[in-house]
Amino acid sequence: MITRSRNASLQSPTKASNLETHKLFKSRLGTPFTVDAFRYGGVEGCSAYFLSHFHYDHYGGLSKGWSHGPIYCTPLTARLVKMCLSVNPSFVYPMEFDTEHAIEGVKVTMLEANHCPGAALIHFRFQDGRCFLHTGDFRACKLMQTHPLLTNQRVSTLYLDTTYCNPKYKFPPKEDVLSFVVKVTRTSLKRQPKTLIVVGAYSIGKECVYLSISKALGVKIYANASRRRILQSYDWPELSDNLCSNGQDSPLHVLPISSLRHETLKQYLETYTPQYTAILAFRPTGWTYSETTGNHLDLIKPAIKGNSTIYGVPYSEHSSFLELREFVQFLKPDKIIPTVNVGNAATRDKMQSCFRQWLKS
DNA sequence: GCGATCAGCT
DNA sequence: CACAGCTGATCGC
Repeated sequence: MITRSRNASLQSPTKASNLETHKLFKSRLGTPFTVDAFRYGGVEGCSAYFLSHFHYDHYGGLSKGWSHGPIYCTPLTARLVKMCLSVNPSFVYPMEFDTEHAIEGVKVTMLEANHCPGAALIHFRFQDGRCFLHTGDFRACKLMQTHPLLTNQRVSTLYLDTTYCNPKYKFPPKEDVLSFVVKVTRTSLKRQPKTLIVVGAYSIGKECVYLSISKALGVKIYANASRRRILQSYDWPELSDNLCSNGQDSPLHVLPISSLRHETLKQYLETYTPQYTAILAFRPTGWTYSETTGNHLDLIKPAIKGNSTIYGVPYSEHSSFLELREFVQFLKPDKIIPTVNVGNAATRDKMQSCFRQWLKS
């Protein structure tokens, strides 16, 4: 099995041969599968391409002219692939969650990854009985430990999202961060009722941050047309029923995370004068970690410049170090292949010794 | 002229 | 750092 690496150097043509360092798995039928490996054009001999979720660093290389082979993904990811990338629908094969599909003699199942909408863990059971689990990107949680496919049979190889595989990465449960965001919003509005609330987001992911504020305040969510088109494709009524298409109609706006800078926000605020006179923005990311704030949300200090306030909040859609450890100790795989932070040999070694420590019996 | 990709950046 | 992109330049049709 080939798995994509997030190492930027892999994108460089001069280092494309790094592809060879990845494991190429052949089933009994001699058919290699790949996961999130679209940026190499077609992979020689590959007959099934899997896509774990719809983020650029995973689907990169997929575009209108794709004809290298069938793409298997969840129904939501399939809609986005067709809608946003104009991939020929005849190449796209949606697979419902928790439903086993036989693909060239291999039984494949998509499991909820607790990452962005449509994201899947991909479980492969080969004809010789061996199981592989590819996590794509995921945030490990207790519910995963109850899934029949993960409790009843051993996993021989785990392809693991190791984004935060370092003890320094700590962050609270998502729910705690959502409560904090709602609390800060309420306090700000009490002090300054004419505050425009902004949540930063990439294309997909972090929806619960603005949905929580929307519910708590009873206000709609404003997003521009291109984002609304994507959000409306989710089949998530709670979300789509609360969108609005005019910025004046709600004090809650979703903006690209790249626009969460004081200068940009103040400009944005000016387009809503005199309706709003201050702006409060949340930047949700797992990188908002620190020894002190890791478990103490109330210690988070916003960046304030005049009437613009920006809170970095540790809302993560990847596993923390401790969540990763718990998942691996639960699964007890024979072998672990990290898929993130693999560009550096020292980091790779560190992760492997970490895994050995975790699985020491 | 346009979509796709790349280097550089955050 | 790099979450998951974005911007502007360049390439290929």
